[in-house]
Amino acid sequence: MSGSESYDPSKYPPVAVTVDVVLLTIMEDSLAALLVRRGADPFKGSYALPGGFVTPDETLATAAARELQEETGARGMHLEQLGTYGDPGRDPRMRVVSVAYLALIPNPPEVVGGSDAASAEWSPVATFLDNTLPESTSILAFDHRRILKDGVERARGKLEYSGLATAFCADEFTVGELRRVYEIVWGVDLDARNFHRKVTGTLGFLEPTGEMTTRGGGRPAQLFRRGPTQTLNPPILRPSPTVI
Amino acid sequence: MSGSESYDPSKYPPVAVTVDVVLLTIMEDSLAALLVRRGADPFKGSYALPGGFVTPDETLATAAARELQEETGARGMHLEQLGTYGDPGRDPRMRVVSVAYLALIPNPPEVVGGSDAASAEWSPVATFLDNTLPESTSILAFDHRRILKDGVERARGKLEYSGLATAFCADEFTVGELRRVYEIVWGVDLDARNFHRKVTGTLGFLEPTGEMTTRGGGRPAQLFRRGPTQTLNPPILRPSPTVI
DNA sequence: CCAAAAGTGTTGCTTTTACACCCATGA
DNA sequence: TCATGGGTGTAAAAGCAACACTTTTGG
Repeated sequence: MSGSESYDPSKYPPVAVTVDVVLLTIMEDSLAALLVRRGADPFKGSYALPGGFVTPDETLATAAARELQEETGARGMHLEQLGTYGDPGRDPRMRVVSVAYLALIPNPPEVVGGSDAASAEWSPVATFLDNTLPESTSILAFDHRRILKDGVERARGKLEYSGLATAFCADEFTVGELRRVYEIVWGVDLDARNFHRKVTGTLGFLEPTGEMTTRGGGRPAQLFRRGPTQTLNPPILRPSPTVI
Repeated sequence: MSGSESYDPSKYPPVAVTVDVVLLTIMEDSLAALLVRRGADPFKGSYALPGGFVTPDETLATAAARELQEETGARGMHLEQLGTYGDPGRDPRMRVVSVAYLALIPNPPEVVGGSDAASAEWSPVATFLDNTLPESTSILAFDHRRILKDGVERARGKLEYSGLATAFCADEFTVGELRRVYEIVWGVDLDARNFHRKVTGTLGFLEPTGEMTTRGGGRPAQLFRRGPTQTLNPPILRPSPTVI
């Protein structure tokens, strides 16, 4: 809003405000996003991000969480604001300003099936973001490809300097499971031994539960919970793409 | 927007969409923000961020740039989206969702005096963010303190890993001038010699003009322009607050 | 036994830091 | 001449990557 005298909210231009959510998980060794298939024009038959109107009495974040629960039944996952997309013409029907959120959910994603008529599905993000795939048969509605791309970028970047990766893990997890998150989201191989030293040496990142597990095979591994640290210092460095 | 069937933009709830801008500069050795004094209720007499409605045919970023030009006459400065603030009740008159932008402008800030009736002023951000100052006599309207704080945080963080600092410098600048930006925004002292090596050694950050200057006294210094690099690798590390 | 994953030790290299030192100007 | 800021050299310390090696399970 403005401090200028020209500001009179009773004469606001007609705009609709919605939230769209990029919900990511790790499924079968790849990064996947929740998408809904559109049953009506415009973009009938295309996939779109889950989302909807912001109702008068809820915050933007609450609206995003509500939409997520309607589609997945899940609550309490990581949720952060991603950005706002409001170009005129992005929705052919009217001016729609959409506040996008990024959400992350642990490994075995909830089975889909909300109160909603539209069907939601998990798809590998590469299907929609990788240009080298066979003829973009998979097209996202509106500017949702851009939003999905921004969400994936955000997640990739934040793994370096925040504890975000643990949002992809169950409540208790091993160092190996955490490493696999980094490897899948970044699409790289990490040295298991140096990774182990790094994450266990970063104070506040991981908290040992004292328990061990043998799931995954091999020698039993310690179980950890997320620690209180929000920013990782030193960061977990992403290997720079090897120049050839 | 939604892929669900419940989405009908013709029945959107009444919401106003505005842009607010955190415009920062460096003035007299401190970080300062442009604020306008409100001439009407609510918050009459308080300071607020410059901003206003998004008109039907402009993008969000264009609206922010337009508001800035109306207040300062300046154009072409760095401008990036900061975040969106839409809690119900943040404006007592109606539901207002505000998309905040962060803008940076070089050293000698343009004199203020736009077409607008309201008067704009530069104030050190510490006046509004530092809690230890005498009784918060300086209060920002709405949730603008939070927005200002988020903007300053963003700028501080991005100095580390992006070329953002050059947005505070004139077209041509010396390494010493660039260093002063870092020192003022971060509120730390940096070793001039190591800083020089670091920034001149980061490929694509600075481009030598070939010219020299003696402004600022002492031995003549090389002049540089911003280079093409968007992300700094390696980053310019902010000294960690020394634990005592 | 072997394979697989967890975890520790060590070594050489790169980066960072701290600071000694010299340079080129204006006053 | 001195004060001021610009810039280079260098050595100690810290951080990081690569990889040999040991541990503990399941099959």
